[in-house]
Amino acid sequence: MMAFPPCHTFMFQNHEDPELHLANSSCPPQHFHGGGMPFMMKRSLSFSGVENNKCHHHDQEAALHGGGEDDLSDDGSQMGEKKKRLNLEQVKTLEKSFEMGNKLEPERKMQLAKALGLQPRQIAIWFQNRRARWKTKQLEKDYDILKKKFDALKADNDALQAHNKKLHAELLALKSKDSSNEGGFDFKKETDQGSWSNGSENSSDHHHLNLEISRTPATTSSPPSDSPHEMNGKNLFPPSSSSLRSASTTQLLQGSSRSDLQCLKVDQMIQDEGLCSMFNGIDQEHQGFWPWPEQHHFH
DNA sequence: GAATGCCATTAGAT
DNA sequence: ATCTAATGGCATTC
Repeated sequence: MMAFPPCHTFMFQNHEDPELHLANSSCPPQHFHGGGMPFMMKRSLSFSGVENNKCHHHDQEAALHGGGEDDLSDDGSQMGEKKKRLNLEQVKTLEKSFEMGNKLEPERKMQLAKALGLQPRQIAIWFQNRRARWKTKQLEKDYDILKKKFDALKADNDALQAHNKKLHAELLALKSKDSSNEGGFDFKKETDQGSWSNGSENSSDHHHLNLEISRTPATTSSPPSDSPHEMNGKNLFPPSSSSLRSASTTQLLQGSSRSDLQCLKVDQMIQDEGLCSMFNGIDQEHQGFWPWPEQHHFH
């Protein structure tokens, strides 16, 4: 459990916080939530206090802990008009707490509320919004990574198709040549040269792309330049591109350089599912959305 | 049914 | 324009 800053009272929250005055220099401290109900949203509530009690399902506790406060400022105007941002210290503490666990237990909520001079409701809201922010950021990251992987895979696929086409043309040429010479067809020759079938032994010819490569597990994390995984110096199957199916998304996104993922069978993956379904599978694997386990702790 | 979470959205602050 | 505190609706859990 972390050490919380010295407690303020609800009634006098932040009055002694220099940063608050800095951040809210245009607003007198007594207007900073007034230590009572959070400001009222214009659109949703009146200030009668009647609606206040049920403005949201979370608000019972706000009514409990701060509900006794006046909703009107000194001059009787609606003091809830101004929305106050949390000061630096409050945010820091909340961030720290969030790192310890993104879900807010009632006890922690109360502690934070007391320590920071905020309503428990505000703490809950902050955590909720923080979780949403985290998720958005994470999704952006995931998207970027997946897009890169997809682009790489697509480039590989294009290269393979081009080469396949080329080999096909070669084969046809040989076929026609053979048939015109002998009237027959040498199947052995076809097998040896048209390596898109199952012939994986003729690896001595590095100019030919061995399409069996993905059925042959790579044993090193960084294939040498004469590896069958490469064509014209280009790595056909970068480590990250082959890990999409078997690895969880977290693994996929975090451990793209793991050598043990390199031996996954991309060709089978593509044949079996196609890229679309490959990415569709992510949702199921993304069930545990948060990177931290059950308690949702970062560390 | 109360508590809480997520989501979409609003609206004030910067 | 962006960030973020806050609302309201709906879903889930106990």
